[in-house]
Amino acid sequence: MLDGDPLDVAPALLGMVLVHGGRAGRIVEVEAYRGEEDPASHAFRGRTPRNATMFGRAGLLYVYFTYGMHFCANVVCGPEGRAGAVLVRALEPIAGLEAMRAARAGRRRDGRAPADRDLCRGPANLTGALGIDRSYDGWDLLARPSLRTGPSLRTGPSLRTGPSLRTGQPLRSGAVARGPRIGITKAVEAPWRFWAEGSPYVSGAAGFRSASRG
DNA sequence: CTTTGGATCGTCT
DNA sequence: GACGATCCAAAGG
Repeated sequence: MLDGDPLDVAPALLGMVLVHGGRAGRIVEVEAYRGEEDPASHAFRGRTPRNATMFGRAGLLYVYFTYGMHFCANVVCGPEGRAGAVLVRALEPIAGLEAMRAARAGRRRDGRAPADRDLCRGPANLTGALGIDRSYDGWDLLARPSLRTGPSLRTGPSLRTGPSLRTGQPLRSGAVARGPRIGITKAVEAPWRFWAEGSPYVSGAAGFRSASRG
């Protein structure tokens, strides 16, 4: 399932559910990063301490820190030894909304939570809402039970709960939209971003931010 | 509504 | 020493 080309895995992740800390969201927007073949990928120049998780087995969580203050979460794709990952860019919140609001509110100047539609809209916003940070880099999203050892690569084993991925209602292929990735400066033309057509929880121009409907 | 600039620091050159 | 797989708020139309 996840053990394939990120370009194939990305649309298949739409509709799956990311769970952590009593909070959960349905994946509605993703981007594929194809490792050493992809100039926009962290792994384009080969393995480094930061991107080591991208070379791990399919189903691991790759979390990186950026812009001095944000974390972004990726699902690693197989095969092991080959870098590849799918960046999760937006979720439709489905559980633990109150905890999400509190987490998001704490990081804003006015201390107020954003609208529910914006809770998990954007790659750094969704990690903030769910409470996912770099201490979960290398975590196994598929292992059961939810209590397990990890993360393995950076901080050493510890016993605690962590993020997991659950199957959800898959999207009809006709309901999947596709276009260029966001926020990159290399390979800007590759249409490797996928999202749930019409979803108000999607970031970027395809979202309904401007067309603000109730 | 759109545009612009500041925040803030790990990572790689 | 430069630059992000970003977000937010203030300023401008």
